[in-house]
Amino acid sequence: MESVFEIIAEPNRRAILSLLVSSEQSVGEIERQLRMTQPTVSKHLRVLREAGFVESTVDAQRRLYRLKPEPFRQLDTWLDQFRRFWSSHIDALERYLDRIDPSPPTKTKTERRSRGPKRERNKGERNEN
Amino acid sequence: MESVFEIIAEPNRRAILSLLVSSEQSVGEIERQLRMTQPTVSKHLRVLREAGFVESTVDAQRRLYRLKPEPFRQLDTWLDQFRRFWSSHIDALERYLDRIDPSPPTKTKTERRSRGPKRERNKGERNEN
DNA sequence: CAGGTATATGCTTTTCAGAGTATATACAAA
DNA sequence: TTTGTATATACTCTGAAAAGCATATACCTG
Repeated sequence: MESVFEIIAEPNRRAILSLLVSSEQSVGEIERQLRMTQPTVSKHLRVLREAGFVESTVDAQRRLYRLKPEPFRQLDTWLDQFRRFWSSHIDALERYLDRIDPSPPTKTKTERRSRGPKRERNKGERNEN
Repeated sequence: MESVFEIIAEPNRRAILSLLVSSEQSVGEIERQLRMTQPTVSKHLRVLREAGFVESTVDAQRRLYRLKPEPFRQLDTWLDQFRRFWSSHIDALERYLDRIDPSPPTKTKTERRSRGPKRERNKGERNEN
């Protein structure tokens, strides 16, 4: 297990990451909020740390864990190649702008469609399983 | 295995997805390009199809597979909560613009920052069939 | 029809990640 | 020191996923 993808495949690890978005947390705090056993938390934190998702500092007996950015960038970079499939570039730009400044949408609502790959009219068209 | 995260945790599946970015492909074409055995390809395609990453149409004896956008959107949405950790929003916008049109950077350098994810706008969306 | 091609699926084996339990280590407080 | 707290780690067990191999299914061509 080494790829960032495998790291975030585990639900508990994703929960931990989401929890750390708000602020750094100790193992015990994570343990209580997510209701996992202490060894389980520590193990997942180890995996996350070795993968570069988190780092920790010592505070007496506790360890405070916080997020690190690199792996998230990697994920985003991987996603780049697919972006044109879930919305046109313009759409993505709009979504992006909404994210940074949610103001009344510009009426750039021009019907946009069939932007994807133009495959030839399917013949059998049976999707089936 | 049901979450989109588990689906893309498998390297061969990611390879298939990347391959389908260029255009739809038949099982045999994927098999040859990625040098995997045919059953392996079919099995991974099944997983990808059931998870909504791809869809297929019939062309005589072959099946043509192509990407579907939804799961990628989900991944992107999940990443949203972490975006503020790997770059400022402005940086992200610049990177985005470079991606769609790598021309001399506009000096849109207005400082904008710490403006948490808002989003959750496009719901009906649904471009592409 | 027979034979060839393309793909899906069933079965088996192997590997490995995750959880549980117990224990080790480190620090703190009395 | 002794005791309590916080965290890490070792060991074992279990389940599930991936691959290989064989085979079934579907369609095409002669």
